Amino acid sequence: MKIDPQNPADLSAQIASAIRDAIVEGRLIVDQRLPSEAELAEQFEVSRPTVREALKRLAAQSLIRTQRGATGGAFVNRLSFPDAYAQQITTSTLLLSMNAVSFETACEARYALERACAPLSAARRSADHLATMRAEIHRQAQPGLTDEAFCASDVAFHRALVDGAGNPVLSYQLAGAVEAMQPLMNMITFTARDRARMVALHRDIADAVEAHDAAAVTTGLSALEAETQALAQSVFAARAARSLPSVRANDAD
Amino acid sequence: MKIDPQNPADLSAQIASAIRDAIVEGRLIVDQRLPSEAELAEQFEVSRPTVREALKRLAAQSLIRTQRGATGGAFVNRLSFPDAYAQQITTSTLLLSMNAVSFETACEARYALERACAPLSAARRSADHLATMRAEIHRQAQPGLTDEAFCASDVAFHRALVDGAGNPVLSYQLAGAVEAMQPLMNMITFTARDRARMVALHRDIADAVEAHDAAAVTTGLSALEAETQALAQSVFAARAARSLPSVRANDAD
DNA sequence: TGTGCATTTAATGTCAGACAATTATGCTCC
DNA sequence: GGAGCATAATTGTCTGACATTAAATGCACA
Repeated sequence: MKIDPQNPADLSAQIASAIRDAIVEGRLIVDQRLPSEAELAEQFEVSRPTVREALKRLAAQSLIRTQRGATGGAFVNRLSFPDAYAQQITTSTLLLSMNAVSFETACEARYALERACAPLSAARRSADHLATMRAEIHRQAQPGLTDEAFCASDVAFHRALVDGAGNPVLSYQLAGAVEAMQPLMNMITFTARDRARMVALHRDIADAVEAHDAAAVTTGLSALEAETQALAQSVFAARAARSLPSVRANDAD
Repeated sequence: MKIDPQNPADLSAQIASAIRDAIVEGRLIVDQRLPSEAELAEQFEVSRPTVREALKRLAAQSLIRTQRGATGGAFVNRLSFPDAYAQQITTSTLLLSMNAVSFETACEARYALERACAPLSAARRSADHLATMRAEIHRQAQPGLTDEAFCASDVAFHRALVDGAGNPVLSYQLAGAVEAMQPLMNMITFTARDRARMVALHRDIADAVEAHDAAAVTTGLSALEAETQALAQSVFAARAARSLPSVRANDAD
């Protein structure tokens, strides 16, 4: 069924790869039980700890789940949308934070993708999605909100917009783009006036979605992107100005 | 630095989670060396195999890499774009194949996302991207091409279009959407006439990209989506018609 | 003094065997 | 017939050991 070359490098990785291939190619189907760890160890001619390491690799990708007890074992897992969301978000977030992706690039990608949802969302949004968007707008207008909470609400607003398209695949893809931006957004401090402008733009977008006006949603998103980019640029410029003039100034704050 | 509650469930998962959090939150930075397995085992008060299982989980997500030898150990890995691509494609492919996502839904998501790249790609595409697109079109017009090769070339064409936007984040996000469609596309048999129509549409898109005409690229993508959806629908309808009329017909082919 | 090679050392990779924890099954007893 | 308990199968974890790898170290020799 699946074999293993004798090159003595990373046996557990090879075993994980073999099982993963079997799943991807459909030789192992959802909810099917894998052989027990002892049986796998015998098949691959390795020890049980090695098999276990391979299984943990697969578990980390949500490809299998394990269950203890008499009828337990490792089962091929149905990769659910929430699981996929979570992986997508983790990967996207790390990708952005570890590769010095500029705010500009990430923001551009995010809004480009979001505009892709606009026509669908304008056409199909349910009352529920609209209500969520309105509720988040209302929250964003509260005076005492922290920057983190404001950003979190912003994410919730945009996710409602995306989910309004009624296409789970689209929602899954966008989850990474929208959520991964949050750490970058959190680097910005929003003045009351900034927030007011963003809330107004959000309101425009919600109005357009309510009116099923795809073009207006697209326009609103572009305006929001421009606003966000300008805001970020001014914040970063101010920060650079504060630290550059006096070389190695005391940046004790 | 990182602790571990004593609830005796899945110690390796808890340890993996603790280390993952440390990486995501920036307490462990890229290329930093983790403590050795023996030291981690002591810190967390577990055995070395348990630590190893945790590390394998992280390795499966490309969060760490390990190195043998005297100065070896586990190091925080820079999540590269290619690594992220690969994970994205695997996750997306499995998500589609395991959740009975309709061709229609997946196709809609893919083309919606691709249209998001259209304006950027039209504005920024290099001569290189354009040449790749032309080359793939030429290949697709070859008569003896298998369906798999035709689909693979289709993917290459669309990836060139996406990469033309010059936004790596966008390319990363789209990789999943485009590549995950390939297994679904492979379920379709393309007649010579089908291929001719698709090649013509590809040529229209390439022309529009060459002319920096964003609107025409968008229109071309929409036309291609309509063509693909219609084609899939007719293929699936024909298949249903062949198997339905005589209940449990001999579908030996 | 400097270079090259063997040795040492520290780390991961793997193995074997054992015990603990958990859960379904079947059997016994009321 | 039903409730409770022993049993078995399986994963989760531990202990200790050895193999493998690759850098650092020290020593001999030029």
